Amino acid sequence: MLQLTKRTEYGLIALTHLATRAGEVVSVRELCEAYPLPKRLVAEVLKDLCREGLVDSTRGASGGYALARPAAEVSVGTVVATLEGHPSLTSCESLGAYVANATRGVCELESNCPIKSPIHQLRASLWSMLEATSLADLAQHDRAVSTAFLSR
Amino acid sequence: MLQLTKRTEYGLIALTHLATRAGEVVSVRELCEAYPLPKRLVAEVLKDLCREGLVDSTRGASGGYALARPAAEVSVGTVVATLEGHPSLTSCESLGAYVANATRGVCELESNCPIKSPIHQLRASLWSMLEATSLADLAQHDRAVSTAFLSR
DNA sequence: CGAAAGCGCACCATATTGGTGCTGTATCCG
DNA sequence: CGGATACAGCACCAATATGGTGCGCTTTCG
Repeated sequence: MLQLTKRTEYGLIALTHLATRAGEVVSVRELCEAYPLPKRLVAEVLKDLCREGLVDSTRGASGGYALARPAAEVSVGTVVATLEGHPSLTSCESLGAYVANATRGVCELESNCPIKSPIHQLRASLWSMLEATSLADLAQHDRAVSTAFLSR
Repeated sequence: MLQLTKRTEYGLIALTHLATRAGEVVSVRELCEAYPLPKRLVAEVLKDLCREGLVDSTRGASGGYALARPAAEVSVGTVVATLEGHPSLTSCESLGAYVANATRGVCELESNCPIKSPIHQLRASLWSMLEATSLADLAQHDRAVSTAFLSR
């Protein structure tokens, strides 16, 4: 499906919340009191984000997480890529682009795939939209976001 | 995952092929000889597209499918929506936008969901990209597609 | 008539997703 | 010191989505 996973959704919500408290250490408990999210899963996601260096963790009582970088420097695309890999719309995209010339795993349709090129364009556009939106944008959610892409 | 399903992928390939043979009736067999696709599944997808009025079917020997409308008038968005529903990135999006005020099924985060608005923007942008790309665009796959969206 | 091709409906194996259990370790505070 | 709080790691599970198949029926061409 053309949809973000819950993990990604929770991750974005958590990171956005962290963005509103830059510098502070926020516990998973606080996050789950602010929004009705499954605590354990959110913790799991934060752990992943920590491993990937997007957040810093502090252990022990009064511990928690904090953004590792300024909110404006973390794009939604980075978060998505971290939590569910690069968006690649079609399978030949992912195989073609990332496995490249490996004997196994190359898109069987290869050069005669009739939709490869335009779909690639769409994917690139989607990706650049995600890249162009930062956590800071999400944080001030009344602001118009990526309006450039809406102007047609 | 932020990815189209195989069904959608096959559907786009099939429709694009049909676009190159406007007016003619093309059998599933021909499609699967042109590209290495699982025949039965492609047939299943074409059936769905037929029910939704995107293609016309002709039964009997020398039967097959043909585009019901000019390729330029069928957007990728329409195909995606037909085969896997509207792209809605987040679950609160889909619940919020389509179930609206129903007692059950409303996004629990509702108004305090911190990422709703910007994600909605992204979704709208994605959607308009899909809408702006037609089967005719896919058919002539060397053409630049939706470059407007790449200009940032 | 018989082969080709679509129609309908059900069914299945696997992968992904969303979520939980449990144990361990670090840190704060009284 | 000792408990309470909170992250770390690992494994596991149920539900759902996905990709794909079986099979018999109907329609049409030659």
